[in-house]
Parts: sequence; structure tokens; C-alpha cells
Amino acid sequence: MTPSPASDKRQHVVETAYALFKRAGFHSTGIDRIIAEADVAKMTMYRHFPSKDELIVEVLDYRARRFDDQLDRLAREGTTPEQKIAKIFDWHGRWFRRPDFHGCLFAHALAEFGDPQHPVFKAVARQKNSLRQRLQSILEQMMPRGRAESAATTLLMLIEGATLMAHMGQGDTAIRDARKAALDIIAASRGPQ
Amino acid sequence: MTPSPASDKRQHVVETAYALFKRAGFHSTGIDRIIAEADVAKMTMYRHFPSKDELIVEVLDYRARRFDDQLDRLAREGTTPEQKIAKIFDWHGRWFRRPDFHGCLFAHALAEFGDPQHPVFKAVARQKNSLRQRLQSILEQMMPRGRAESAATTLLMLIEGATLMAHMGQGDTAIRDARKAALDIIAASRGPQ
DNA sequence: AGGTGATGAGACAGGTCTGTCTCACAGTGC
DNA sequence: GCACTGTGAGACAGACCTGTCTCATCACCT
Repeated sequence: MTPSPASDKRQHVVETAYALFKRAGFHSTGIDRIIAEADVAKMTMYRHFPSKDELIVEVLDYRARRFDDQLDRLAREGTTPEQKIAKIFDWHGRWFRRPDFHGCLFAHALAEFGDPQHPVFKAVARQKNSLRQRLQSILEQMMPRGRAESAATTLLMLIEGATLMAHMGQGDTAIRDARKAALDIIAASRGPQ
Repeated sequence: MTPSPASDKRQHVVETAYALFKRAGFHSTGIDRIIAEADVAKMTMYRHFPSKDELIVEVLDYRARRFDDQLDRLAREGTTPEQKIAKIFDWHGRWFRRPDFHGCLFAHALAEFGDPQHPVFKAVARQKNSLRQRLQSILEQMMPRGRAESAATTLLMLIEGATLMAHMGQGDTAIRDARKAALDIIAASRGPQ
């Protein structure tokens, strides 16, 4: 028994599935395709994940962790709250420009698993709420809690909308306008009552 | 031969497919399910639509037409440009509250058909660009074209983001904040340079 | 009445899907 | 040497998918 290589295999399956789901969607990507690309036996996959749905949840959670790590690193670079927000928008702008950008995996998961009771739906909600909470925490350094809550929701909507437009090939325009709008919103929220 | 009833059948298939796609997604909804729900023969469906993909495009175009009609009617009610914009946001707020709301069918289609060459992808792009153009036309009554272009993109992003949040059960908060942000953006765009 | 063309119902083909099962093999402790 | 345990490879089951085909039926026109 070698637990460490076993975990390596498991992680390898997750990352391979992630790449395939991102490109072709969840329902369109079959198990056979995943194990062929990952070069593992079918039983190996089913020993690690009881079903395809559980694998999807695992992929989403993995992606959410990586996303959080990247934004954590970014947050340490920014000094002022405005800078931190701006850096998050810039990060999205760079993401949109990547050749392997295919839209937001979480938004796609929401489209394919629309039932709120479904574990995949819940994984999506976790990620979006986490991003919303991150934005709110930053904004609370600039404005009272109530306003930060509204502003965080607005910024999240701008980001999600920009991601959708980027998927349609208008990422540059979208992120520029979203960034500018975000600063307007912050100014309006912290300025007059 | 009765051409009128035939068209009725065709339209009935489109509407039935629309309801099913909205609830369960595109890949998850089989042809068998559609014809059973619509109570037509399989050959009837394939005589009207050469393939499932073509049916999907037809459904999206049908939905886009209906959406445009509703916003046209709304636009005639509003008097000032601000009112017209506000009415569009209000319409979305009412949509989010409907019990049969399941998110944006076009966003879902984008998630399942991510290839820009695919006819379904193109149908989605048509609808989003149409909404963006509608917003821009209204905004151009208040501000120069360049600014109206940016503001229209921003408003579209707010609407798309709000729709995604509404799908996650936060429609009320989302539309309220989006509406407020939209007015802020408009004020900032028409005010100082 | 008889011919014609559109339609409904469902069998069918060929492929793909998820998930299970069997069997061979490799490493480990005794 | 030998039992034991975890793993790889792939056959298999059973369901579902899209799209085609056959055949009976029915309205309409002459």
C-alpha cells in the first residue's frame, strides 16, 4: 500500500477532469474520456470518487481553493483597500486574456446543475459567497458594514458580468468598464451619505 | 395538407422544449422527453427541425424575440431615458421573483456550448449584443456616444451578474444593488468628465 | 371512389453513458 | 514460500442518447 502515490493519482484525476470540464462542459465530458486522458484505470477513479457528481464537486472545490490562494497572495501585495480591489479586477483581466480561458467553471456548473439541492449547486454557491465575502471584508476597511455589503454585491455582479462578456470575446472592454464602474461605486459609497 | 396546424405543432414543440431546457438544461433534456411532453411524433419533430441543435437555436431565437417584445412594450411606457433604464431593471426584478425562474437560458446555453463557431453560441451572442445595443440607444439620449457605449456595457454586466445571483437565491438584494449602481454609473457618466 | 401527400406511432440501429465486476499482478509481513 | 492487500486493465450490464425507417392512417382533391 502506497498512500502517497495513491493521493497523487487522485489529484491527477482531479486536474485532468478540471481541464476537460472547462473545455467541454460537465455532461459532455464522459468518464471514459477522463480516465483515458488521465491514464488511470476506471476502477482507480471509482475507488477515489464514488460517482461522477462527487468528482465534479471535488474539481470545483479544488478550483475554488486555488482561486482563493491566488487572491490571498494578491491581497498581500496591495496596500490600500482600493489597490486590493483594483488588483482583483486586474487579475480577472489577465485571466480573460489567457488562451485557455473558457468562462467561469462555476457559472457553467450552475447552468448544468440548476437544482439548489444538488451538491454541485452548493459548491458553486460556496465559491461565489466566498468571493463576495472577500470583497466585503476589503470594503469594510473603507466604509460602514451596511454599505460594504451592498458594494460587495455590486462588485461581484460586475465581475460575473465581465466574465460572461469575456466568454463572448469582449473581455478587454468588459474588464476596463467594470474596473472603472467599481471605482465609481466605491467613491459613491464612501463619499456622501 | 393543413399548413396552419403544422405551424402550430412546430411552435408547440418550441415552447415545450423551452420549458424543459429551462428547467433541466440542454444536454440533460432528451428528444424523447421533449416529444413526450409535447405529445407529437418523433418524425414530426425531425421534419420541422433537422437536428436537436437546430431546435435549440430556434428555442433561443424564440425566447429572444419574446424578450425583445416585452422590453419594447416597456420602453413605450417610460418617458425619460432614466425611467426606461429603471424599468428594465424593475422588469428583471420581477422576473427573478417568478416561481419558474431558473436563471438566464442564454447564459446556460453559453455554458453548454462554449465553442464560438457553434450556432448555439452565436445565438447567445446575438441576444446579448441586442440587449447591449438597446441599453446603449437609451443612454445615447443622455450622454455622448463614447460614454454611452461604456455605460451600456457596465449596465449589461450588472444585469448579467444580478441574474446569476438571482439563480443562487439572492435576487432581491442583487436587483436592488444593481439598480442603485446603474443610477450611480449614469450619474457619473453624464456629469463631470 | 380512388389517388396523393402529410402525419402519427413506434421499432430499430448504432453509439455513448455511468457504474460494476472479474481477473491478473505487484508489493509486504511472516 | 505464502497469504494478504491494494491496484491496473478491460469486459460487461443496463440504460439512455440521436436520428432513421417502416407502416398505418387520415384529410383532401379530382
